[in-house]
Amino acid sequence: MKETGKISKAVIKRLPRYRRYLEDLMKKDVDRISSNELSNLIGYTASQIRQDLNNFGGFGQQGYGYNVKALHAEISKILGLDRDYKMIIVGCGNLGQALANYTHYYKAGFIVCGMFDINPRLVGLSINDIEVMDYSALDEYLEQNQIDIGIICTNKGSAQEVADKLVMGKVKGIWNFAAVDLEVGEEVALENVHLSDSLQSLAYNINHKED
Amino acid sequence: MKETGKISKAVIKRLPRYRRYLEDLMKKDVDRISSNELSNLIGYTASQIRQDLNNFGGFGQQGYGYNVKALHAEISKILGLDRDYKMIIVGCGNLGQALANYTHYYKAGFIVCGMFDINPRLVGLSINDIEVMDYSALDEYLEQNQIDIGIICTNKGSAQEVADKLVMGKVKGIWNFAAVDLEVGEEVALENVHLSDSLQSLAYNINHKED
DNA sequence: TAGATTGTTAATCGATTAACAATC
DNA sequence: TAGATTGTTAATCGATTAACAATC
Repeated sequence: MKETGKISKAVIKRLPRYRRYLEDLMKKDVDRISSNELSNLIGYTASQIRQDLNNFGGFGQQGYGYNVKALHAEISKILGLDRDYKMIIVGCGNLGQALANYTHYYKAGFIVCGMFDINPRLVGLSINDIEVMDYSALDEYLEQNQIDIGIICTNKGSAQEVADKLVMGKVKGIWNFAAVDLEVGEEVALENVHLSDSLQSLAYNINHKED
Repeated sequence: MKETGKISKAVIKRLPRYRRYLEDLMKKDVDRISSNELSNLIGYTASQIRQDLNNFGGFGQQGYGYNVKALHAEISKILGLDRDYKMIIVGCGNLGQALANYTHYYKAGFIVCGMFDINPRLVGLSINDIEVMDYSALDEYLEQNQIDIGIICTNKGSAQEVADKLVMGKVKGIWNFAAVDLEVGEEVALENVHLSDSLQSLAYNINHKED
């Protein structure tokens, strides 16, 4: 793999999509694909595909194209999908529980190790064999377990406090579903899923389709 | 409001965020704010804020800044939040149910009118007083009810078929949570929430923090 | 009026696309 | 070898930032 300079955020955001299409191709037993063919499938220009991939090294071969399996493996590795991630979920309402189930069934490599909530009616419950613990136990849990990713599914009022605890507890990344922009240290990766923002931009696009 | 030419996607994606910060300011009884002060809060440059807002018209006043309440109202209107949206959810697993609850409690204006699933164990269930209907009843339901937004929470294998039915049933927008890129006609707005892609780009960022 | 801050034009920056030489 | 297709450089396009005249 080429020495990675600074790869732009836009490129990174496209990698999972490349990987999905390569996975489909693998399932269809397609061995090789050219940037042009991939362009037709995925909707990016062939030029962009080649540019994107060459950020990480020359995975193709002139006159041949790309080996589907090899490229899939390379992208997986670039994304860091060749290792496991220990995760905890803070906030075990419907969304927290949905994510626990989702990752449990569909996301090998992303392992929910613990769940936390402040609501006594949820504490003690078991979701996919993970017991929901009391929120007050979070600090100690993080001290005793090396967690990679903290998932925040609380309301917006509590989210920053939770983020602070997670950062203190040395998580490497935060997956935030609360409708606030969190402050976290430079050393922690932050990925936001602002469902509300997403729905609002859909509303905009519904009302401006004829433009 | 100025005649809107073609507003870039990036601008639209920032509008909900502006709105959130303005809402916070309203709660704090702040009447006015300059692009510079807003820049400090929200993290966009003052220049970008002024450019963004001027896509839609001159909401500010020289020497004064922007009226918080008025700007909030304007952005709400631009996004189309001054009207209601009738929604249905297809796929009532954990995520579908979570979204039903989420929109029910937090998203006035986005009203879940119906829910559909293929699983007999879910059909008949009631979620926030919405009965889960059998998937086979979807076509007829769409014929008899004018639905604005279809939310797809099925597995990826079924998503395109559901999308086709929704488009046939004349929805205006689709909020897609399945891990596929859907084909929908030009006339239908499509907003994807690819949770899996999001998690993968978080993984990348975790592994490349020191770059 | 003087000061502040917008609206808007111009400059810069970065990302996408086009082109083509290198090479399998 | 001839044909195909990459890797990579150059050109274009679009988005962000800077600057400042207009004006409240």
